[in-house]
Amino acid sequence: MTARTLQGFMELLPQEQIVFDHMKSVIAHTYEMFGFAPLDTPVLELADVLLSKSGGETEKQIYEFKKGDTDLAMRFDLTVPLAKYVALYNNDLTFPFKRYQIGKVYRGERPQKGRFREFYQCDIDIIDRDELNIVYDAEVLAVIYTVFNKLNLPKFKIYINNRKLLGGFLQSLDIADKTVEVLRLVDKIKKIPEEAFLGELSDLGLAEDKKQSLLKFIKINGLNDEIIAKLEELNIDNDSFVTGLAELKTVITQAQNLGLPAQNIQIDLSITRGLDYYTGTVYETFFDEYPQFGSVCSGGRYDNLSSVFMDKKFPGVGISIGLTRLFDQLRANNLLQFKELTPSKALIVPQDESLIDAAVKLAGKLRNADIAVDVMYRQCKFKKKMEYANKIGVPYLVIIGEEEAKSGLFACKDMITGEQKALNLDELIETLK
RNA sequence: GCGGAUUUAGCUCAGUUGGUUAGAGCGCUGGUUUGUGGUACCAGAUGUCGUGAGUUCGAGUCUCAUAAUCCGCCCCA
Repeated sequence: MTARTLQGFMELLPQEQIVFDHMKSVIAHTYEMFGFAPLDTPVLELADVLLSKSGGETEKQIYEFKKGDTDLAMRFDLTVPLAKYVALYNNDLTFPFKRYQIGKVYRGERPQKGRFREFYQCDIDIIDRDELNIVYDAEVLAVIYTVFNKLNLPKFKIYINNRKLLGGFLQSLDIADKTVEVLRLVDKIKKIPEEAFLGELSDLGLAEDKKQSLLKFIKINGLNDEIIAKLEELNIDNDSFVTGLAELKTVITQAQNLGLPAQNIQIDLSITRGLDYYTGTVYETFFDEYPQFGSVCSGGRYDNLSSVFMDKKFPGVGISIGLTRLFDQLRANNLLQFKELTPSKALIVPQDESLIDAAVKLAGKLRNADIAVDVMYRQCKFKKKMEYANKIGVPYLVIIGEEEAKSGLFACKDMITGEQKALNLDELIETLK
């Protein structure tokens, strides 16, 4: 039997896992800073529940199987489980309901660069009954900004748009019936040449003048305020457009009030998102110097979370960070530093068998003082012990030898500077704190 | 679902028009006098050359089949 891991499933070495987990905890902590409460739902659900909402693409990619007579499926994202959860517990939840969920999701698609069959999504959503204030859309922007800022990653930009704008614009052109197809095409504009884009619009049956006005519309650019001014100048008399513009304006204004730097937030009228359940604000996040990573955090506003499960209306806004992809791309581009192999602050090294007792006692005391320590019990040449300490990247070495046993002091060596001091217990705890 | 490529040591790869004991770097193990490392130097181990068949006196190298992996498209994080 040969040991191997399924394709599309990521496994990490300890020093990588430490960095991965660190990123995960920064994300979780940031989410909590904005008042989101944790939620965990099962990886497996009834197939009917998971497939209730979705179209053909999900059905093709979802892992589905039978156990006995029950049709089961593995969750494809965290949004459908959230919808189920809200439908199930809405009488016990307090709205606006803010939850975050960090968990693995499963998609049985062809693995490729940055595409996994099992990957972490880190979601936040704010759900309210009937109506959800638009300022939450700006808060979501602040969450995205704060997370990426704290993760200490390359320069990034959050691109924002409002689907009502393009929807209203298409209505004003009298081609609203083509909205879904046009949105999908607009979403691809950055990937395909302009002629191909126009060609595909022709295939949809759009007249020349309409194609040109659409192209002109999505190419409107400039600073956020300039774009808003240009949109206002268009003077389009359409309810959806007017609402969308007002919402976008509010989000931008509130983002400024929240203190988000202008250079990290950019209105882009060609951002539409492929998923058709978004109805208002949409977000995508890219690294300025690594556009090939794709969007590392996306989301948007939707009118109704749980329509398939219940009659009541629950509008919401949320985003998802694809942590597995993000980590994988950063690692592939050498943008992460892997140093420690251990969470320990110090490695205690008894010089020989007779000093193990002293080492065990010291380990106990240090751990009681809330200091993570490890002990090298394996007896070998001192040089080997040093090598081990080096490899696991532990910051301090505490040596227990005959001299130390006699004096009652501990030799504490800083592995980076090489500096070594004889310390008593209190001084040692102070140093390692 | 459609298309393209790759497969040689633990990892990354080299291997000339088929020719005898298949190589490098990194990593690994040991050593440079046995209480002081990360650098340097020395020595060493490791391969059914993805699998199966064929052509040939002879195949890592050519042909066919098959599998695995990777990369695009679609869709998405």
